[in-house]
Amino acid sequence: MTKALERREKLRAALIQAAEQMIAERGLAGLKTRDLAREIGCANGAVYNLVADVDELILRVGSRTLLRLDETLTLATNAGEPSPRESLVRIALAYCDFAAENLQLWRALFEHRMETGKLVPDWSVHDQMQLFRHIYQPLAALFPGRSPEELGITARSLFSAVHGMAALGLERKLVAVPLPALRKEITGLVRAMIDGLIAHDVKGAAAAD
Amino acid sequence: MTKALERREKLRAALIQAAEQMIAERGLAGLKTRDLAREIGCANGAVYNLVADVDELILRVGSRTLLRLDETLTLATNAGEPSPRESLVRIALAYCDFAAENLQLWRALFEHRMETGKLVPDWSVHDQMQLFRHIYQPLAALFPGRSPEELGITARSLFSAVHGMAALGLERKLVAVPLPALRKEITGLVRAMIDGLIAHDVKGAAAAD
DNA sequence: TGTACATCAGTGAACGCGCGTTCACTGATGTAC
DNA sequence: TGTACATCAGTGAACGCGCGTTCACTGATGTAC
Repeated sequence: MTKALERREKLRAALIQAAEQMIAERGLAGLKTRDLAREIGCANGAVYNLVADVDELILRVGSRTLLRLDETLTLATNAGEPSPRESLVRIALAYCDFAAENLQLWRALFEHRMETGKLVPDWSVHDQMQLFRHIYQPLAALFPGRSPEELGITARSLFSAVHGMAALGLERKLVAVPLPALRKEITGLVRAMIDGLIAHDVKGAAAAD
Repeated sequence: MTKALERREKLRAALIQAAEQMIAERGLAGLKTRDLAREIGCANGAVYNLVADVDELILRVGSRTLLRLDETLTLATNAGEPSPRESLVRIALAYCDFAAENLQLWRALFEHRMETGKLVPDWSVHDQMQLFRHIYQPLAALFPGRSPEELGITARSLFSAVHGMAALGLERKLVAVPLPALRKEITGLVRAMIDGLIAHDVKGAAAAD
């Protein structure tokens, strides 16, 4: 039985990997069970022995994408002991670069919506939360006076703002920007945002005295 | 023949309005030609006398949404002669409010992607460009030293950042925020961004001396 | 080791549904004389 | 005003395609004795 289970796990891994590649090449809408089955060399119906349904498959691929993104962000801040301010800039740029290099997989993270009533499993939510860690740490160093809740909110805002720039910048719609220009804009805006936030903190502290 | 044309135009208007309502209620994916036909009281096939295909219908609805958004933003800056800085805050908040109140229609603007090869018609692109006008004007007042191109880029970045905050904030995913909290975050971040940008300009000018 | 039996991964045809678009046809409206 | 004809909006059944999921069946693998 062990051998059978092993085989099953291998096939399962192959399925998820094939799904990842398919989304990367053709986008979320290009993912088809029949193509996946052909790709991993099994029948159409066998897919449902490996995975409950397509939703689960998409979440598994999403989880892998988030994991790789996490690694990328970790690498970005580890090189050369940057200041917290520069850390945040690097994280933003690393995020932008990751999005550009994994465009379809990255889009899939946000495009996919569960059918109403079915909710996202815990392990998927957990993966998502991990990402904010990267932003939280430098922010905490920059704003020692802020509470964890405040820092969480700021982290979320910063993330959303950078995400928006990357999302619209990499789209071929409304605005389309060459990557180097986009990186420059993000750098400038992140610095401006941080400096602006620091200035407000100082002013707030002075007013409180 | 005039009477027939009139009737046709009325039906056409009804079709577009029905499509708008349907997207608002059920989202872009909930738009079906059969339901639309029933709604406006004609046969399924008649829809194609009024409109080339569903893509055109979606773009027409999008155009109306952009128009209403444009009006909202105009109203936001006209009340009470705000400073350029506060104008930008008001625009950002008005954008956020509009998105919250027209969630599905607003989403449809960004979700819809033309099938490859078919390109967005001019009138649609034009509608999109008009929006940047609102951001451009206050920015030009704040940064008199910048060229139109630079201002355009800054406008685009500001827009993208605020859009990102609204998009992720109004999503039920990754981050979900009550509207008042979202408005507060946007206000704070827009002010910080602007102040940061001004500070950089001053520093840049000083360095250039 | 050998035999009978149980389990369950794997099969692929078929189900079921949805939906944009087309098309041969109709009938009302308008025109020409 | 009346008649024959043309036009074209409107009809709704049918086409064509796509695709997730199910299910009765098979055959290989493993277990019990």
